[in-house]
Amino acid sequence: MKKEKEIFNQFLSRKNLRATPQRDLVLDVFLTREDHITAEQLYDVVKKNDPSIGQATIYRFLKLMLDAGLAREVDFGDGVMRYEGSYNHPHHDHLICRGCGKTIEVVDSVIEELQRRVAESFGFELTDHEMYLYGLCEVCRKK
Amino acid sequence: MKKEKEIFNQFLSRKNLRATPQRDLVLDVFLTREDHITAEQLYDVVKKNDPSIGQATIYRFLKLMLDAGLAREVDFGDGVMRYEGSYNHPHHDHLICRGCGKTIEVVDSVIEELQRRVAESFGFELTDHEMYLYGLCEVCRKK
DNA sequence: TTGTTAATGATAATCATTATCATCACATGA
DNA sequence: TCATGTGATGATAATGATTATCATTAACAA
Repeated sequence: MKKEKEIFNQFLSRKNLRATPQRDLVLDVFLTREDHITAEQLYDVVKKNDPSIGQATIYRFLKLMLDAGLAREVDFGDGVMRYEGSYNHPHHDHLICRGCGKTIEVVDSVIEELQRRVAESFGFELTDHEMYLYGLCEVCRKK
Repeated sequence: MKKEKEIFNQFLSRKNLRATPQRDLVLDVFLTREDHITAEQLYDVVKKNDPSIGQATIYRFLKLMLDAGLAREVDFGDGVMRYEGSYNHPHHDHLICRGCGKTIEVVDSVIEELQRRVAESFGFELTDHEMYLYGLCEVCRKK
């Protein structure tokens, strides 16, 4: 069994929540995805395996994943929240092409350190941050 | 007359749009604000001066301001868009307290340069970015 | 097996924002 | 001055993602 499933089940029992076939299925589908996914996209794929599932179950599942620390929200500012697995997938930021929407995960430890320092210089203790770099990828630039 | 009003009126005539008392009033109110403001907050203040104004006019006005380059959108991820004046108010990022919601404008030229480099290293030409630093301010940390 | 209570699916509600549309009022030309 | 074309307005409906509600179903511990 995948480690994430183990953690998720531990999380459920710790919170006195129940393991259900729906949660199992949605988690399976979620784990097949490499990158971020919207609730709707997840719903569409899950429906192929079980057309009787409701989308409320998807949204509830995603909340649980956040709570369990197994997923993160990604907000590209287009009005739809995306979710990405966070197990064995450390923090990173996103580089997004304004042309084709392609996204690349990036991380720069110097930037991270500077962010902490900037926060500290204002008396803040940094808890987290969001950084989205928008630009044009090589392909889109040539058009 | 404030420079922003001059620019806004030039923008209107260039686009064959009309100067109206409503736009005048909303712009006046908008310019009194130092920091960012939501459409609803702007609407509430404007209503005190002219209760007959509709909120659609507020939203339309904000779109025009973006178009004219006189305002920027700020998205703190709480489902409400905020707007800040951009005339004589260069780019900056935001440091937000998770405790009390206080925001501080920050800018770090080294981070900006590194962002450009990160993008370039993936073949991207950086057009813009969003960076939100979340933490706890000095006051909230003591609680 | 049963009883408790969480989970589900359908659907209504929410909330910010956008679209629609009838009416109004600028600005230009006669 | 007045007519006219068209942009602007305000009221309201629509949208779209997400959340709440609720009757019914199903885990799971005893």
